[in-house]
Amino acid sequence: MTKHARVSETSRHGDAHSVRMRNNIKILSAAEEVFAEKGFDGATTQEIADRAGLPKANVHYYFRTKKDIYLAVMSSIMAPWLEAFQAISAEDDPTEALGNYIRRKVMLSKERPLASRIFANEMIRGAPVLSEFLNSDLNDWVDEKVGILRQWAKRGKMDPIPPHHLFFVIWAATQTYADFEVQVCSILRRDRLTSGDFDTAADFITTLVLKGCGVRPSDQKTGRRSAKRTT
Amino acid sequence: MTKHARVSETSRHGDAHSVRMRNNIKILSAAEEVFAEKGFDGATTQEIADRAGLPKANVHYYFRTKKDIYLAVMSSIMAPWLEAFQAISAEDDPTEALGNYIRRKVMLSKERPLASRIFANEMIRGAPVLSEFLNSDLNDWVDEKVGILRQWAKRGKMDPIPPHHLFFVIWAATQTYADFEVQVCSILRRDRLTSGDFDTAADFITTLVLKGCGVRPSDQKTGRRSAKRTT
DNA sequence: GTCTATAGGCTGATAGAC
DNA sequence: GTCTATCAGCCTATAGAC
Repeated sequence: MTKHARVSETSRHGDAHSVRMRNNIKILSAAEEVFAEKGFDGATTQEIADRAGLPKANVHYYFRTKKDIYLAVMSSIMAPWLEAFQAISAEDDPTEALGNYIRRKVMLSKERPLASRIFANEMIRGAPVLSEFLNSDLNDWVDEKVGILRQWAKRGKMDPIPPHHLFFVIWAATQTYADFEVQVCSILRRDRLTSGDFDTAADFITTLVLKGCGVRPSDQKTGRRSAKRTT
Repeated sequence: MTKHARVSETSRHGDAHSVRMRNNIKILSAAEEVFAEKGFDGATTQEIADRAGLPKANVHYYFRTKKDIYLAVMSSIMAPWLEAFQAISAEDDPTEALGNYIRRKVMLSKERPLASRIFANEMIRGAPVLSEFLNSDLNDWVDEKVGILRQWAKRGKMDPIPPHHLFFVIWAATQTYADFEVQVCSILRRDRLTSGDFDTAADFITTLVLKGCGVRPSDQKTGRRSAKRTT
């Protein structure tokens, strides 16, 4: 009884070192790879199990269905994007706020390309699992940021552009370096993209957006090194 | 004998009205839908056959394997994009050439969104069938257009931006209206995108690129109506 | 919690009558 | 050219021994 009590104490599900937690992580990161490479239908629980180093039945012990795995992966994906997006504030200088946002989005394409591809796949397929999220939370958050762009325009800090479309373009331009990496690599003659490539991308997209939207350059120090043109 | 000769005359494979030709078209346009919605792995020959109004075995009579159907669909997809891309000429005024290219790309997202989604899926999966094309023909064609951008910059017609990346951004920004249509519709509160939405997109992306790259406005008549701001 | 064995269903593709 | 019937294989998911 004493022993049983101790064991159940140190292996509770929330424990960061429980077997359950470790296997959960193994399965989810294997699943992220497979879903990114093959899409939902192309992915098999067998391959997820193999990459996680577990028997298939064990995977189904932790996640009853393939869709459950997919849902868990999906919810882990959005957080960093939303965080970067939420950081845009009305009090910010537009140059800083947009520049930082674009740079952060490009770096997420560098650091978590699989996440970007899974999301892209989900959108292309018509958002079968994310449509509710799109129509509720995301809409509200975008509305708020659209309001900020309109304020900036009204105060003469930038041109009165169509604000939703600015986000569409920023999202597309930054995520293309993850989603279409093969194409980008092929055209730049790279085996894989370098840090310099991502810097060039971030600097160029920032220039395009700031100049293109007529954003007044701020006086304050930026702390941002200038572009190292790499092509 | 006479009859047989006549029949074989009017039903040759190249004949635009032969049964073979009609069924080929039925299968390929059904396949375009299914591949766009489900991806290569998610698509089934059964569903392609159903939407084409043919028994599955009949589909396999025209195309031996699913991959054969996919290849046929894929090759029909790229032509309009490449045509628009090839139209960019060194003699053109950059304002005209880039503006026309962007507008054409946006209109292709409107008119052939399925094609865009199939291509996006192919890229996300690492271009299993298109990688050879990417590394040969496309690379050469892009190189040529990159040269044109460099010439324009050297002649002071635009800023010296990283030319490859300008194409990456234009491709991403224009294609997002097809690939991520669900997201765009959700945020714009539309059931489907209107002609006005596509006009706004084309005008905005054009402004962003032309202003952002410091393209000198041309003096010549443009024949292009100005943006009807819709959002 | 782990894992072998297997159920039950769907898939791509073909055989062969018409 | 058309289409029914069918095969071999793989898939998700579970049963049940350990």
